[in-house]
Amino acid sequence: MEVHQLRYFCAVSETGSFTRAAEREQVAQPSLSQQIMKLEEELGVRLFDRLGRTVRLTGFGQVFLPRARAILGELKAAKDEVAERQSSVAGPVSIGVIPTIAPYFLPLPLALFSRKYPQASINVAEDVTARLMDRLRAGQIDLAILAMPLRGHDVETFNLRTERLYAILPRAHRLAKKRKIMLKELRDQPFLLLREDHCFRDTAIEVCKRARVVPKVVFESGQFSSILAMVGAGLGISIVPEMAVEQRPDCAYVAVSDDRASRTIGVVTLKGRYLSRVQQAFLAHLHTFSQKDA
Amino acid sequence: MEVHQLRYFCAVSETGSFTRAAEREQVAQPSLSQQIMKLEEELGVRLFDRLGRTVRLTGFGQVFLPRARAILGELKAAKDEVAERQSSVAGPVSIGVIPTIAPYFLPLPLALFSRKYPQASINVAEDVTARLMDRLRAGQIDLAILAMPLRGHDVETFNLRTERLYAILPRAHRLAKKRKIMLKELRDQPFLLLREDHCFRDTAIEVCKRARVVPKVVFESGQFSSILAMVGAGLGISIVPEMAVEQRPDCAYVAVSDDRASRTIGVVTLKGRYLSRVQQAFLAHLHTFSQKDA
DNA sequence: ATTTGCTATAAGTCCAATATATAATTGGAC
DNA sequence: GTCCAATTATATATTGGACTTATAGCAAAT
Repeated sequence: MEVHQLRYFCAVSETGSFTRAAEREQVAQPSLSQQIMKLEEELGVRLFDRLGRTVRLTGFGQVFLPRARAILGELKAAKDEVAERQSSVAGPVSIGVIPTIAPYFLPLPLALFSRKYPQASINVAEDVTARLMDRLRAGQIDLAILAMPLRGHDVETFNLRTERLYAILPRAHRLAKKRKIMLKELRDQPFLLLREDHCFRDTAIEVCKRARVVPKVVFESGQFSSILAMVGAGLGISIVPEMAVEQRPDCAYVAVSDDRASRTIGVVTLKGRYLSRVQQAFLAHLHTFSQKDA
Repeated sequence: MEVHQLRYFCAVSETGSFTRAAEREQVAQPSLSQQIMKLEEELGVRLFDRLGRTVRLTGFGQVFLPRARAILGELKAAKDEVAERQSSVAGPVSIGVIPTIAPYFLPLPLALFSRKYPQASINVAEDVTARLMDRLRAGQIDLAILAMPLRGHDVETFNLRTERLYAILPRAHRLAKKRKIMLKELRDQPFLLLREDHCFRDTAIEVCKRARVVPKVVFESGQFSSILAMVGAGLGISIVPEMAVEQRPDCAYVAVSDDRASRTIGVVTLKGRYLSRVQQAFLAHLHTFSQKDA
């Protein structure tokens, strides 16, 4: 049973004539006759009574007609729904962001995008890099905003920006008044760092290592705000990226002046993954937030 | 958009692989790939993400899949419904019968048929010949039981039976005691006949004409029972077919012995009209009620 | 690096839908 | 009844599209 056979069948039913149906369907009349006969053969019944001048539906034809119409209608509806989703920037976008970026970077882009495309609905999953990558590969999220660089050949990335790092010290710390600081100056300080699965912990340890510093970790947490509070309480010091800097009465921030003491964040998508128009639009939107030095 | 493309699409969705889908659909894998691509081209979106080893539905694919499944299901349902109607002797049969046959002939065949095929539903339209023929040609009824012969090249007929005619006389009539009667003996009697659109009126007048009798009509009605009552009341005489003979205290029936003084009834169908299995079964059932002399 | 498993591409085959021409049938006009 | 116009069916040829086989390309596994 073929789609054009259903079309022809409906056309004959509606015009009451093979000839007129053929005209309407832009096909030669014999071809249409044959297709109808083929359909009748497959169904095993006659669909029309050929009564000389006029053609009329048989009982089977009457039963079959509404179903044929419904099927053609649903074919069109299926096509239309896809076209609708394609043409309008609407529908869901699922993104993943690591906790050390989410609260600092995301609010503005998210608000602007929602204002620009009210039909779009953005879903944010905050999690650590490893799990976000799993979800990306599983198709649960469409893109992720992570710290660069990223290993993996099955993904495509672009950078958003590179930030300086800042040392956080208790306001009363002897180094708290400096405008710049070298990591080696922090060699013997007690460190407060993020937990192991947070990639910024790795970043921090990496830059320390380059400065020949092995941090002595006295506290671990899943979020910067806890660490800041502890630093403020004098428990030790820490390192944060620029976007996490927030003025607190009990903490002082000093820019780390080591070469390459920075964090780069970027956007990851799965290579070969098809993105809908909203998803593409959101990706393009993120592009506008990338800075030259990134 | 073609049916096999939908089948292939569903197969890939369900197997998660072009290769396995091709095996399931009994087709070479490149062919299946091409058909999917063609479908994607027509829809203007990608339906699958080809991620090396695995294939996964895109958002559009997820939207399209249930619709594709529904369409395939409805195709099958449409086909099944027709097959169901074809294989079972069930469904509607519309027949037409003239009033001078309906109450006498029809009850038995109808009852037997309904007992044999409980699924069948028979609809009877009682009307005069001309209007029944219109309805037959309009496809509103499937067959008609009428008086033969019938002019018309667009119909097919077969005879059911031929009946003798009977004269009805008031019980007190001077001819009421005879066992046979010739029409010419009724020459001067007042006649009660059916109304003009009833074909048995024509039959009665025709046989009278052959006997050189021109009936003097004093009463006309649409049904025999009225005529019988009037005859019983002594208003005049009439002629009825054998099947309309019913014993009444006030009437006498005398067989008309003229040659060719008879009525033949038969079944009419529209030439070229397709009959469903029930309709054919009812036609065959009527055949079993035809008598040799018909 | 090599192999394995999968999809895409290329080239050629074959069937089925189509077109043209014509026959057969019917309905209406004369 | 015969002829003409209208309509569907049949015959034959053409063509387009789905199919096959073979192979390339590519990612993942070993």
